[in-house]
Amino acid sequence: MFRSHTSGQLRMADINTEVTLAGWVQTVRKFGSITFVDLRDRYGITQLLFNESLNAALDANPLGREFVLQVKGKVSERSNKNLNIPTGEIEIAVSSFSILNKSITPPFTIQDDTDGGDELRMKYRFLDLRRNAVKKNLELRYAVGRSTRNYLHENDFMDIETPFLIKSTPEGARDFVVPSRMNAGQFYALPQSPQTFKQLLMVSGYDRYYQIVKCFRDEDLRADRQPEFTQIDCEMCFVEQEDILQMFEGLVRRIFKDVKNIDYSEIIERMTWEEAMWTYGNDKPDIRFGMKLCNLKFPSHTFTASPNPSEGGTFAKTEARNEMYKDISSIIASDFAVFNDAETVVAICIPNCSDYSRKQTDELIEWVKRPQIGMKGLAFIKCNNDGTYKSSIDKFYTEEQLKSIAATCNAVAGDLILIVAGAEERTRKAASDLRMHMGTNLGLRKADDFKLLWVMDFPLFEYAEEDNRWVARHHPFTSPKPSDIDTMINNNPKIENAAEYLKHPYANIKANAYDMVLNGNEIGGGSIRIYQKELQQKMFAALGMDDAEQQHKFGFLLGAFEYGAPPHGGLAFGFDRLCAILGGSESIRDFIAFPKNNSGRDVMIDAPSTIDDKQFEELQIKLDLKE
RNA sequence: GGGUUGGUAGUUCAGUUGGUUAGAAUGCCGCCCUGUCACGGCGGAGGUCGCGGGUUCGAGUCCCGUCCAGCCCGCCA
Repeated sequence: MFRSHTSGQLRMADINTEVTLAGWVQTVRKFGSITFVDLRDRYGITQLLFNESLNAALDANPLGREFVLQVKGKVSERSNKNLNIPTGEIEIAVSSFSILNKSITPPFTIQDDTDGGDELRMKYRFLDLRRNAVKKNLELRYAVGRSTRNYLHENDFMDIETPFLIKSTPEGARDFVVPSRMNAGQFYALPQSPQTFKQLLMVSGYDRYYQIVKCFRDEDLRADRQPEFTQIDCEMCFVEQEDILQMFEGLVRRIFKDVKNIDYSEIIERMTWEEAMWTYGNDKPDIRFGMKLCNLKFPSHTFTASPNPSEGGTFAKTEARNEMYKDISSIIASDFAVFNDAETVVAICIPNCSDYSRKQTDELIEWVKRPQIGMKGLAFIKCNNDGTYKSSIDKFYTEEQLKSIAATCNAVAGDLILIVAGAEERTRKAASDLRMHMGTNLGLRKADDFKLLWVMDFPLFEYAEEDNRWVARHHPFTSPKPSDIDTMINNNPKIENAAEYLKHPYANIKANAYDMVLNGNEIGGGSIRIYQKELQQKMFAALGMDDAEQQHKFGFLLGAFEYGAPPHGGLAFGFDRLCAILGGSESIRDFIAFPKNNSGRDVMIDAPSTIDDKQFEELQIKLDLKE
C-alpha cells in the first residue's frame, strides 16, 4: 500500500492515527535539528515534521522540491496552527520515509502565483498542471461535463460516438486532412463538427443525441480559439425552435446551478440578429451593461423589416424607421464633411464621463485609429453638468443642434458622447468595439456577473466577395424561415451586381438559427435543419454547387433524406469557451490540459513535426514545399 | 496575410540622453538556526542582453532584417 490517506484529508479527528502518505515535496523548511516538509498531492498539502532522530537519514537522502516522497508517521496536533489551509491544525510526525523518485529543480515554482511565464509553463505543462490554479480549471471543466451529461441523460439524450476520419467538404472552415495509406492519394478530413452524422442519426430515429466531442478547424488561433476544441453537440427530432431553446436553457441553468451554485432563474432575453446589430453593432452583444448604439445616420436599406420577439411585433419597417430618424438625420447633415461623407454615424453615450481630460479623449481617438479598429477619428460631445456642451465638433454644430444630438442619445448632464463615422459595416463594428472597450474601462464587465441572451433569426446567407457568391452564414444544412422559402426557391441566386448585393432578395432571407450568448461571447449555436431533399438541393445550388458536386460532397445526406428524414434541429455549445467564462477567464487555454500555442504548436511535445522518409513512402507522397 | 507588445541570470523583471566591471527579487549551492508555513541570518555561483547585419571612438540601448512568444484584425459554415 503506497498510501493510507491523501494529503488533503487528515484533520484533528485523526490525531494519533498511524498513516502512510505519498506525494510531492512542495517545500522543505529546515531548522537545525528539525525539518518541516509540505507534502502535496491532488487533494491538498499536509505538513510533515522530521525530528532530530531522522537527521542522519535526511543528510544521507536530502530532499528537494518535487521529489516523490512516501512517509509513515503519526497524525499530531501542531503547536503552531496554520488556519489558512484545511489540514493546518495537524502534522505528521514522521517515523520513516522513502524517496520514491527524485526531481531536478523545476524551471518555475509550483505555486498559485507561479513565477513561470506562459511559454515556459506550456513547455513544462506536466509541471504546470500540478499547480492548484490550473487544477481548479480542469476540475471546473470536469464539473461542467458531468452536469451536462446528467441533464442530457435525464432528458433521454443518448451519447453516440461519430467518426473522426471523415470526408473533406471545404464549405466553411478549412479542414485538417489526413492522408490514407491504403488509398494512396486520397485523404480523410477531421470533422469540423459531427454535423452530418448527427443528422443521419436523426434519420435513423435516435431522436435525442448528444456528444461531448472534439472538433477540428484549420484556421488561425486566438485566446479563445484552438485548432482542436470540444463541443457539446446535440440534435433532436420532432422539435420546433422553441422546444430546442427551452431544452438548452434548461441545460445552461443546470450547469449554473451545479457548477457555480447560481440559480439563474431570470428569463433569458431574446433578440433578433437585426436588433442586435442595430442596438449593439454586434451579433453577440454583452448585455450586462447599457451604452447602446445611437444611430444618427445610416444607409436607408439596412436592417429592414424584422420580427422582434421581445416586442412581439416588427422591429421597424424600413420606411417607418427612416421616418423616425428623419429629424436627427437632417441635423447631422450639416457642413461637417466627415459626417456628410459618411455612410453611417453612430454615437455611444458614456454615463458620467463628461469630465474626461484632453489626454483621456486623445487616448480614445488613438484607440479607434488603430488598424484593428480602422476609424479615421472620433468625435465627442461633453454634456457638462452646468447644462452647456463642449465638443470636438463645435465648429460645425450649434449648441442647439448638439443638444438635439444629446437628446437622441438619451444623454444627461455629466455624460460623454462618443461618435464614429464611416462605412456602415466598419463603423458599426468600431462602435461595438468602442462600447466593449468603454465597458471594460469602466469596470462594467465583471467576471462573476453572468447574463445570457439568445440571438435569433440570423441571415441565411452571407455574401462572399472573393467568389461573388452566397455562402451559408451558419452552415448549408440550416433551414430558411418558412416565410422565406418561396423567396429562396423563386429567385436566381446569381448576383449580377456585386456592389449592390444587399439588394438581392437572398440578402434578406432569414434562417431558423439561434446563438446563445453569455457576457458577449457566443457559447452555443444551432438551427432547425433542412430535412427535405429538394430544399437541401436548392440550398446547395444557392451556394453555387451543381448537381455533380452536390452528389460528390453530400450524396450520402441527400440519399438519406429520401428515406423518411424527420424534422429535426439542434445546437452545439463551445465547451472550452463555456468553461473559461464560468471560470472567469478570457482565454480557453488554461481550461485545456494540453493546449496549442498561437501558431498551432504543442511546444511540449514539439508538434507538428516532420515525418520519416519511410512514412512518406508508405503514403506514396512526395514532399515538395512551395516557396 | 496585416497590426501591436515583448524577448536581458534557472525564473520574473529593471536597465536613464548610446559611455567604467549589465542590476534587483526569487530560485539554486554552502554554512548557521527546535515551531516554521512567502521561515530567518550570513556567504557564493550564475549572462551568446533571441539571432544576423549596420551606424558609432563606443550599442542591452539607435537603424535594417529575421526568428520566437502574447494580444488583436482578416479568417473561424
